Amino acid sequence: MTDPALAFEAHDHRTCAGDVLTRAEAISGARLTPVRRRTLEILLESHRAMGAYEVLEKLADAGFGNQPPVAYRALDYLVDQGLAHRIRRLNAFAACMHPGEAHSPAFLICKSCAAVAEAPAAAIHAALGKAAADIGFTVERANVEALGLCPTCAETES
Amino acid sequence: MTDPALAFEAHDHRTCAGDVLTRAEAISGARLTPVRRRTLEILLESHRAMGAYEVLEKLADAGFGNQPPVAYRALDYLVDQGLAHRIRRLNAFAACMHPGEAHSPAFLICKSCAAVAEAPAAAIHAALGKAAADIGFTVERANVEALGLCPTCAETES
DNA sequence: ACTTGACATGTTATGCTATAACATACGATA
DNA sequence: TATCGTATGTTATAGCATAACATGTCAAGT
Ligand SMILES: [Zn+2]
Ligand SMILES: [Zn+2]
Ligand SMILES: [Zn+2]
Ligand SMILES: [Zn+2]
Repeated sequence: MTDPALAFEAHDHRTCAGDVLTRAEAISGARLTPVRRRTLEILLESHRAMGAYEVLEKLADAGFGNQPPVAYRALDYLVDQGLAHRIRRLNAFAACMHPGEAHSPAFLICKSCAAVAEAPAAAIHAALGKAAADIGFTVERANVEALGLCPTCAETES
Repeated sequence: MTDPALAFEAHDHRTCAGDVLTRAEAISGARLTPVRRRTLEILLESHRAMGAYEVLEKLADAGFGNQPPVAYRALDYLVDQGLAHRIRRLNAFAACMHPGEAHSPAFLICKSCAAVAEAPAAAIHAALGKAAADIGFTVERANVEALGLCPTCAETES
């Protein structure tokens, strides 16, 4: 399990990204085709979330199609497989930093440096499930996205 | 305080909506201008969330401008004042059902009837704040949106 | 070998969501 | 009455997402 805080710290991102990619290959196998793999690599270039059109541009640079469906299909696939997450607040996508582990994380988005981390959300989902159950509502999927300041930027800004 | 579950039940919605509108007027005072007031009324017509363009259409019907900024400005104002909420998952807006009370609710969205309820989220935010603090992250604003089945629809579907 | 069907990719075209920038009006204040 | 802040209207454009159709590939079934 990768340390969630890593997203906000200086670290050996080559290893970090390579590691995730290796796990992704193990999960998705042959169906991680060239476009999809490249898309994941693009997301893995940083700990930021990236818009579909930004991804598309980089895909085109790599010789793939340059029409929106190319990017959206690859991104949708990655999201379906749990290899990427969609950040609705940003209309953007981020690579999942611990694929394979069942999780529906809470996203922590730094408003200053735009980095996105996945915080463990078991307790949050428990609280949400309980609040919903009190009303008779059954939760199927939930997204939790928080905007704020990461530790690194909090130091800098003070 | 209005019962959150009301959104999913048959109820006297005229009273329900009128009540909210009265409270909204008390909060916003003179600045709740005709367009803004009408916008809130439109949102209050149901417990669903409504897209900006759907609102715009109804505003135009009521004799207001029919260009997007008219709707977006009114909606943004209502959101700023805590009289409406933005549901990012739906790219839509819903009237706040208990304005004035400080809250950042969790939204429960029924995937069957599209009704939206605001569940009390104090415990959820506490859990989120704690998960974030563990990483050194300071939460400023958060949105929690759950998709699932409301009690009424759960009965029907079974 | 031939056919079929599932899947992946590419392309065209369009629809939906949101905002920038400029123009006009009006009441409050000095 | 000059000025400022606020509200509304309008034009134009930017940004996000998908429908629908065409093509290519591979593996299963005959
Ligand atoms: Zn993840
Ligand atoms: Zn930061
Ligand atoms: Zn009601
Ligand atoms: Zn329902």
